[in-house]
Amino acid sequence: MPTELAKAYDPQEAQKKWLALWQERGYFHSRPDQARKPYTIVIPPPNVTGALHMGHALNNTLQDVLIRWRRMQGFNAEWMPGTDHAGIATQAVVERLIYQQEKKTRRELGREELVKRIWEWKDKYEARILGQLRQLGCSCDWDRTRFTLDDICARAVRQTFFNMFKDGLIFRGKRLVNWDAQLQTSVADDETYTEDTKGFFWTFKYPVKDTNEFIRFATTRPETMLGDTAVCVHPSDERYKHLIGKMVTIPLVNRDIPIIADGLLADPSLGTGCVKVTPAHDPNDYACYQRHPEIGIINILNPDGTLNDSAGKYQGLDRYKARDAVVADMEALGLYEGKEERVIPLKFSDRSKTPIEPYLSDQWFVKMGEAPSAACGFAHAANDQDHGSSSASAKPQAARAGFAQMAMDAVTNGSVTFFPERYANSYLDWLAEKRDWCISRQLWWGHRIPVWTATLNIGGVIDDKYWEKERRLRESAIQEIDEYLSECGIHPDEYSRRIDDIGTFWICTGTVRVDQALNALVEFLESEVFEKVEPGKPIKQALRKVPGFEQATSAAIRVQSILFLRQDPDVLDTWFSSMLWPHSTFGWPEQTPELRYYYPTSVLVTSRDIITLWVARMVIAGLYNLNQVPFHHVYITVKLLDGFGETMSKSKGNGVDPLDIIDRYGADALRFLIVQMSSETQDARLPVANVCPHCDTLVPVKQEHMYMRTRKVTCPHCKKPFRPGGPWPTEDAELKTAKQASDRFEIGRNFANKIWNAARFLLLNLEGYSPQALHVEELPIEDRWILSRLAATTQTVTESLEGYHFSDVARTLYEFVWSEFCDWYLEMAKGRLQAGGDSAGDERTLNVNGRATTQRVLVGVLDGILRLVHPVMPFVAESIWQALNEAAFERGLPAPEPATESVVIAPWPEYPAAWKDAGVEERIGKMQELVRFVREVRNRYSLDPKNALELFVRCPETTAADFRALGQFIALLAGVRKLEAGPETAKPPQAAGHVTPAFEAYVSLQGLIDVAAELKRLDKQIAEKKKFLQGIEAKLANANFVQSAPAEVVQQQRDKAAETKQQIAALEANRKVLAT
RNA sequence: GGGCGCUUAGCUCAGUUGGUUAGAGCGCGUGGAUCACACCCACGAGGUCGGGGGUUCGAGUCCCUCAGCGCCCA
Repeated sequence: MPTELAKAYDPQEAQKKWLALWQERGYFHSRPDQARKPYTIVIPPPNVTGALHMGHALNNTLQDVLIRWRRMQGFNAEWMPGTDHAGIATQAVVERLIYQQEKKTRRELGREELVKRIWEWKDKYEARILGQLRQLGCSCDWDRTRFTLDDICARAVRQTFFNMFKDGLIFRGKRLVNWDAQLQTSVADDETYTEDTKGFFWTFKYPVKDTNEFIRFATTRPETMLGDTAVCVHPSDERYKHLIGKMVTIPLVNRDIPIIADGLLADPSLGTGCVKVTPAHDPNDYACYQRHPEIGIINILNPDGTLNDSAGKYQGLDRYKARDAVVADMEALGLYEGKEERVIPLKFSDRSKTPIEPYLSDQWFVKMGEAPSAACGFAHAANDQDHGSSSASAKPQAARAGFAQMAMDAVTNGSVTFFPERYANSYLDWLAEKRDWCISRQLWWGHRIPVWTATLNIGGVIDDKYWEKERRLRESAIQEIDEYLSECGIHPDEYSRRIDDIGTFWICTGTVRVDQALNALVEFLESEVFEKVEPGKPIKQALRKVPGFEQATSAAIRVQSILFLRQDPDVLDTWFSSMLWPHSTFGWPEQTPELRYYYPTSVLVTSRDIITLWVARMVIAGLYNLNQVPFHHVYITVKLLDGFGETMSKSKGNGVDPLDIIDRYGADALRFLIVQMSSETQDARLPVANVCPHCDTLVPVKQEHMYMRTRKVTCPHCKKPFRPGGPWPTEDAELKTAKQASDRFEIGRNFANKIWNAARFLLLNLEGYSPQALHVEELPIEDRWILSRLAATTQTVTESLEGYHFSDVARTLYEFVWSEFCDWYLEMAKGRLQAGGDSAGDERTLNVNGRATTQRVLVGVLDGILRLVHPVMPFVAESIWQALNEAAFERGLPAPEPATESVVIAPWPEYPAAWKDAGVEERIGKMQELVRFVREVRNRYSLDPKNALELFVRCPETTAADFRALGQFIALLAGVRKLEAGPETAKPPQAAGHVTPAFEAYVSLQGLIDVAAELKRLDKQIAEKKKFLQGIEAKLANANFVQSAPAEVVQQQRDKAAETKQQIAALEANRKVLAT
């Protein structure tokens, strides 16, 4: 029994139903299976700070399209889902929330409690985000869901860090970092933004010692004067040449600093040509210091932005208060020369929105440029014997090249390919700088750095014996740590030690067990020993007072007696765990079956702004840990912008929430539009509208609405006021706030409904359907035409997917389903469905023009459409697939087969290339042109649709035969009651005509025609044709053209000219008949 | 400052290696409750392809230049 579908597609119902079914059947779960080829994608893990936005929807839709398509192609498709802990972003959000609700800072709350609260937050938002991905239809392998901070990922992070530490690729360094004084952490360059800010340019002067001269300089940050270690001029600057080498005194701290020459720092054409040098608080000055290390470096800031004891009497003052004080004091000393207002590009922290301070601090870095020392190599990769022969050659190369180089090589040698390829440039350019990567973050939320620091605790003055003492202490410390850990049952391979030249001692812990042992040690000492330490006395003395100490044999106590041991409080940059994602999720460093089978992954789908931050680092980590790139392809998505070309964002109030769109238009609609917008350009615009909360009208968002600049908008339809969407902090009781949407999504909704209705029509006409193989060559022309189109469409869609041309996929499907299948083929099929002739089962009287054949072709084509559409619009495809399974379980082209129980696991279609038939397409094309002509005439003369017309076509006999064969369709589609076609067909006296290269057609308009209007139209057409002919003739008269252009192009033009002349003649003849 | 994009109909976008008279959807106009669909059907109007220069028999397409917009890196 045919299933009757509802009159319109209901996306909500479909989503609910099929999500549950797919999940229950486990279609998305994958297991390693050596008999099948894997196709693997790891999700770029969304971070747990918030909800899914359009960027996620876009990115994940495309991944789902690929995964669903490859699954249908028979690949063992694995889409690994998960979320990212997003260190600073998440901590900042939760800290802000706790402060709002409880007025407590993180320090008041304590590390443990804060981390606990963030985990609670994470659990909530992870569930929300994963749920939203499901709503979108993402066919992820949910059973494998990972989190960048879970135990599996943590193990990979620890192992990688440990290996890099051992290999000398991680080092401790003093660097200028972007310091966020509010959050008290360093932030990465990409976590800052620069904004033009109003400020001042102050001019001061210093007296030059042993002269009567002053040297003048300007600054935007007067307080940094306290940290100046030099004054710098250009070496060729005549004004100052005689002063180079002399000293000046900073009066406020009474410090003498030299005047130096540095051609890179000082620009003689700017201001006074002289600049102050503050190495610890300015990147350019720091670079200068590296060229002139003798000037020294002085840090004047505390982590909280107040001044430290290097600032003398300004100690403790906030940096901005100190700025005022410094200016005032310099003025009092007569050394202040004035200030001017100026717009300064100022760096802000993206997290706290406060100005960044360049700040000198100790951080951990990963070496990007240098290769690791030859001694260590990449030995730990050697246990990876399952990853092909490439490892043998990759290893020494990587070892020589260093991280940046090996990541560059992966792209230049083709192991990793970017789509679109131009994005390889950003990747290569960035890596070429080989800048070391600062991986420590002064945060509590993240992977704790697995390094313990021990500082020598000599407890005496530094005298001549100091170094000798230190040497001995160092040796014994190393020995005693080893002994203690050995007593705890820990193998020396589980940790790695390093000592720097000023006596700091590091232990990198390769396993959690080592941390536990060291923690136990510290805990014991804190409770049993440190309490008894008297201030100012060496710990060793205090230890003597601990009962039983003298007898204690524990090496632990001896170790701590000379060391102050503590774990580095910092955590790792989130990207350090993200870069391992393609292999940590499969269990590395364990050699799991999953890792062996799914790695390397097939493609990474991501956005261009993290090509450097993430993509490059994943390549590095993959090569380092496994000697294999993490993915073969990188597809960079477009960026969605609003209708004005601006980035969508919450703070602007121009964003669209994908869940609102799913509610309003359905997930299929959202997905279709996303696929359609995914072209090769770098961005795509989506005009956004406010949805009137009273009448549901879409009111376009204007720029003046953004950033909460407009509080009230009046709906042009219902005239009621509402508040446009925006980052409003509170609800407004009187003014409802609009949700946002975009009418663009109607395209997808309408398309889903169109497919639905085509299927509905078909199902209403399947009475008596019987599956049977079709012989294409026996089918009538309209069937061969739709099969030709189906074969071509399938090929185009497949090739477009292979090349990541998503937009072409959408366009090709839309065009085929709507214009070809629905507008033409279904209309033609209607007549045949009414006909009898070949009722089911009677093969001998089979009439290919009859109902049964038509049903088979229709069902077969629809079956193909559903498969092709499924990766893009899975819900509507599944809805119809299920209905079709009830009505026509055995179907398909050319021979029917039992259908799969779900379209999700249906094979991807592939049709014989021979079905593509240019001749058939051309012949149907002529019929379409003929039909369109009649329709146009009917419209032009406002003829009643019920008034059937008489049509005369003069054309070669072969064309005439086609038209006669298609006569019933022409009659139906054009509203024609009489059709005459042939080489000798006469023009009716009063007629509207249409002249094409293939035929001349006339619709008799006896008594209906407006002769004057028709003449005018003919004149216009003749003029157009003549102009066109002139163009061609000019071309052909050009000797250059005839000689240089390819012969076929010249011939083409000659044919064209002849045709056009003929057409003009026909039109003129027609005009003559009309005029008389 | 360096790099990468973009500029085609009112809007959002297609437009292959240069080769018929530059296309689609939305919007607009006209007509249409026809037994799949008004989330529809039919037809139409609408473009000197950002400006200028060049290469070529021929340029929306290639080159140069200018302008505007956007992104990335300094």
